[in-house]
Amino acid sequence: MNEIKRPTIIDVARAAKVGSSTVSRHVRGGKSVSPEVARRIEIAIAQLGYEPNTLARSLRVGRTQTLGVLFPHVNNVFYGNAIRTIQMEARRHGFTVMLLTHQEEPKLQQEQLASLKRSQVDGVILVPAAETNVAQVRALLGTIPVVAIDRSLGSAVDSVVLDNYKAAREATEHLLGHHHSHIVSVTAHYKLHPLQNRLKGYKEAMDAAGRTAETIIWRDTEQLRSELSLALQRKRGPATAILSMSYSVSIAILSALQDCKIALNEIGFIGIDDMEFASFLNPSLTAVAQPAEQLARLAVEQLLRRTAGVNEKPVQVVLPGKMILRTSCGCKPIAPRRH
Amino acid sequence: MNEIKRPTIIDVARAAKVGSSTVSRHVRGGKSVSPEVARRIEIAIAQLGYEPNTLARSLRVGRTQTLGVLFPHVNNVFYGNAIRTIQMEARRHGFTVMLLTHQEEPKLQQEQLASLKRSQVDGVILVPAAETNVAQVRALLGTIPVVAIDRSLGSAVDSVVLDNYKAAREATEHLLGHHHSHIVSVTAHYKLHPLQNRLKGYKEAMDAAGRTAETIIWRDTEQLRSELSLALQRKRGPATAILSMSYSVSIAILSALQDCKIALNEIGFIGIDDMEFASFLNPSLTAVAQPAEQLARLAVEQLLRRTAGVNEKPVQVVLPGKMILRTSCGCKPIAPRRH
DNA sequence: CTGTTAGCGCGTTCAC
DNA sequence: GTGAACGCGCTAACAG
Repeated sequence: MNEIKRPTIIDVARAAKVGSSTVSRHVRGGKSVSPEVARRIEIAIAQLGYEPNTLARSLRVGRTQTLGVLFPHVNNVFYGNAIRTIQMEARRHGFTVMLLTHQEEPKLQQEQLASLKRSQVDGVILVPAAETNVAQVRALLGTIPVVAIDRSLGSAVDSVVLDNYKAAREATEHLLGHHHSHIVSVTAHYKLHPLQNRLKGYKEAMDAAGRTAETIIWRDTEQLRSELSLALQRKRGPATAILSMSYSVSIAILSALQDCKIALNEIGFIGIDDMEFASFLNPSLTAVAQPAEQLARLAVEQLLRRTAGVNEKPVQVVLPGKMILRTSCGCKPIAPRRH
Repeated sequence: MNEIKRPTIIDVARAAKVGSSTVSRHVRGGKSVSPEVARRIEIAIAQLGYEPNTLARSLRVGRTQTLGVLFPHVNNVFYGNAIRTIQMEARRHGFTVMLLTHQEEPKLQQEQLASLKRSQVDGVILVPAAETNVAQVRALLGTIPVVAIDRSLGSAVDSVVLDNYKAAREATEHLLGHHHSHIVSVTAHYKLHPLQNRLKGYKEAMDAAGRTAETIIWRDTEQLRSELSLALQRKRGPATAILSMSYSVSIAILSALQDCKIALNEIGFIGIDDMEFASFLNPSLTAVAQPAEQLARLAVEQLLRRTAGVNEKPVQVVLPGKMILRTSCGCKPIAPRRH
């Protein structure tokens, strides 16, 4: 019950009959301390159950050993995996992580960035919301280093992202290879760099194949449903396949298809971003998966480099996705139900 | 470019020609400061771009205004929503959140709890891993208040959980009501309180209906698949419906069913925990959803009460789930494919 | 109502 | 190799 007050470095010093600075030196690294003294300190620490006070240390040295992570939300596999990896990597390097979400709302994003600044995190890993102003981020964060993940923030900020163009281009070409000539792409209305690059990849693949590109921009449930059903069911040249540009778009599409009672097995489908349930649908959904762990690891590494004071010019890392072939693209026959 | 050093409260005091404690008083709440002085302080703050140093404040007052949140992971709707709500509620009360995950590993859980202790969070919201030792948690956390969410930690710790017994009982009864007499329940091997209570609800519902309960414990992919296919396909009294005891179990079941090519439309199914894609399957999956937001809100409230020093005896909050009727339970005809 | 002062616990010169 | 003393930025007593 002697927990009224946690022991300080001074208590340890007294117990070990040394000066507090000697304890300090010993605690934080095998600095030059005589073996005999080191032993006494260890004993004192164990007896008192001493633990250094992070707050005091941070205040003193001006660093918190904390990384801020600001994501839109945590509800998809990609983000979930990325977050897990970031935490593990950070831990490995002696950093803890402060995770926040901005729900795709610029206003909330601002507040959360301000909050990270107040918490004096040593660096920030950010998935910027749509229409994010780089200058504003910089202003909100002061001198705290940032690296963008998943969505680039322009050439002035380090970023680690998927090769969006290629992902979409390859997915499109794959669909074309399965004799889908009318492929409609569906994207979100957010002005997000990844989406734009994906769209470009899609369009250029269609162009190269001499097909006309067609894009539906998802604004709301109703509108998506009507445009989608029109595209798929019109008499003249109906689309036979869909390329979904992101996780949330895929969810919206599935929902819309369901509403208008269009079964998945009637059309081709590839989504960018894999989904945990992709294999449970019938047909199972082919998708381009993002290398979440790798992206996360590189982001942390780059951030720690900045944190350590490295001052190279902004780095733009671009990683290839991985197409996971299932049945919705036409690769394998759709699994028959049990007869 | 004058960002060499951020201004301190003393800089503000000087600029406003007042004492630093006056600035302090003003900054942190409409305490008694004369209007004239208040104005001068405001101006100084604006000019210098002063922001209080959280670290120094925390060191001084002994509180960090931070809540620790330790979840198994973030990859399911329930946890995702709970996390979002916790963050919002915490923010509303002026707290920030430090979110960590333990991946269901007791060892990692220990480390993360220790990490939260080191960070001196003012309180912890915990979804304990299986086999968690309450005494150990207490030891690791010292005097920091904890509230368990989703999974109870016994009567000595505040907790906010689903009415697991009732959820399972009602789901079972619902299935029975649709003339499923052979219902097999599937659960995980973890010794988790919620699972045990759910199992109890299931068993008692079966008993009451004069049916024999049958439970498959998921240990690994292979074993689940074989036991499940046996239960569903045996000649004598095959099971006609499945009650899944949790999100992760449902995922495993879906995967197993797929492997042995048993279509969902041949059996009845209800899962505890809703899944974001439940409505996309055919048949769509009936589920008992947890009131994530409500649970989260109550957890935060209770924790803040503890943080504020309230010393009532441990509270056990139990909230009812909500059954979301779709088609897999037999409620509505299974949507036909487009003809 | 306001200013002065003394720590919160630690890391860091700088003498010894 | 070691310890004394100072200060990181802030708040809480206390005196005015």
